[in-house]
Amino acid sequence: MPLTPKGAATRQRIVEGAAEQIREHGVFGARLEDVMARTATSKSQLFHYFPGGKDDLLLAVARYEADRVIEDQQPELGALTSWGAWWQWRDKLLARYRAQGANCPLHTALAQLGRATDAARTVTCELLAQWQRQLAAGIRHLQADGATDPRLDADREAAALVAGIQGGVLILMATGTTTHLEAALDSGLARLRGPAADRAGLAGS
Amino acid sequence: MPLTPKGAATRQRIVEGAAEQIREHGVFGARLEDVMARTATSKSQLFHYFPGGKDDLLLAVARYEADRVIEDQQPELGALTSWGAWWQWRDKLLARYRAQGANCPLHTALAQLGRATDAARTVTCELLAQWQRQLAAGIRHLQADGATDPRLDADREAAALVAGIQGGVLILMATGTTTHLEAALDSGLARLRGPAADRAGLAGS
DNA sequence: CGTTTTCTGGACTTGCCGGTCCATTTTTCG
DNA sequence: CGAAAAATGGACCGGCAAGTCCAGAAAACG
Repeated sequence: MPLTPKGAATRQRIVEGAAEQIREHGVFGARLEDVMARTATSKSQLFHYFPGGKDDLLLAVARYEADRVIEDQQPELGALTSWGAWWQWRDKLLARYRAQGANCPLHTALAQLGRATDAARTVTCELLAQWQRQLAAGIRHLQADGATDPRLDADREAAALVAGIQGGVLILMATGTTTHLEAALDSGLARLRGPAADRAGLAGS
Repeated sequence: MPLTPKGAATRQRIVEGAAEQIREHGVFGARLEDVMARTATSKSQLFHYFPGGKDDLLLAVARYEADRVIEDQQPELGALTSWGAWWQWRDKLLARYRAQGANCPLHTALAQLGRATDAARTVTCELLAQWQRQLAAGIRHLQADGATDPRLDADREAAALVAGIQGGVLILMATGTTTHLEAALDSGLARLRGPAADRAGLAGS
């Protein structure tokens, strides 16, 4: 199915509109009608671009959001080559979630498990894996520089970090406070940094 | 509204049945009909015991599950007075989630945000707070025994632990593997334990 | 033992929302 | 310019599941 520029634009508009809708009202409160209204499209367009119906659209949104999560952390996440970079990444991540508040794209995908199951699950896993991979790379970099304990299992520590972040965001969604996310990040980084000294306040961004 | 023993039993049966249904099929895949079939009750009974309808029932389930989450970690969680107790708690928690796999009662509540919003949010927050409180108490105990760095902020570390656990469970739900949950727990405990030595394999339960 | 309250059964209503269909307009391209 | 393909509009259908209602069975209670 060839897509004319116009078509591609519409499709994109739909995905973005749906993403917004979901961010604001959750996956459950995302009726096709709302998306239609928000994006000024008709039902036939939705089904034209997403023949698989709602699941299809949701999957596209999941992919879209998954990409954004990673992108929003760049370039820091991709170049965790010094402690400075790590702090900057930490601050950026925190700022991002603090700003957006009650939403986690991961949940967009996650909440779908059981519908577009396999596909959504794949997207989620891929996102997590990519995230973890980049963190692990950063840890290895620190190790190579002798900036952290070389005996640490980089992958495992990265996994722990990712878990902490996810949990922090989850709790942010539930409670509206970023304390847990902060705690998870700071505690995780402190562990990497070693027993030396914890980072008391939050230094320069 | 006084409840006869029979009535109370029925009500309880409904809550438990609904909880099961949700565990197996998610909050979305939990139709009242399913609950009725599973608990051998009729629709009028549902609305008799939960006048507020589905939201009301869901809230009751959230409360029920929240209690279980804490209870299932006892007595260890309530008496984290030694490293041994901490490891046992770790193993118990891991076993619990490994067994139940694709479910997190917290999500039961969480997914409702936007429906029975305030009430569900309260339940969730209370659960988190309680969890964190008990962990913090355990950390303070370690500090009192000189078993861990007294400079650590117990509340903050407890918050980080809770976040790691939540994220680990979340990822368990998405991927089916417990690696992240394990990593979060082990990394968190290792941090408490100090730079001394990480716990390589998983020692005695 | 009879009345009152609680409990139970299940038919019925209602509204929502995903999905289908076809007619119409707009774009592409030889 | 004209046919084919793509894009759009919106009426319509159908089913599902929440919620309502009333009638009848079973307890409670004096």
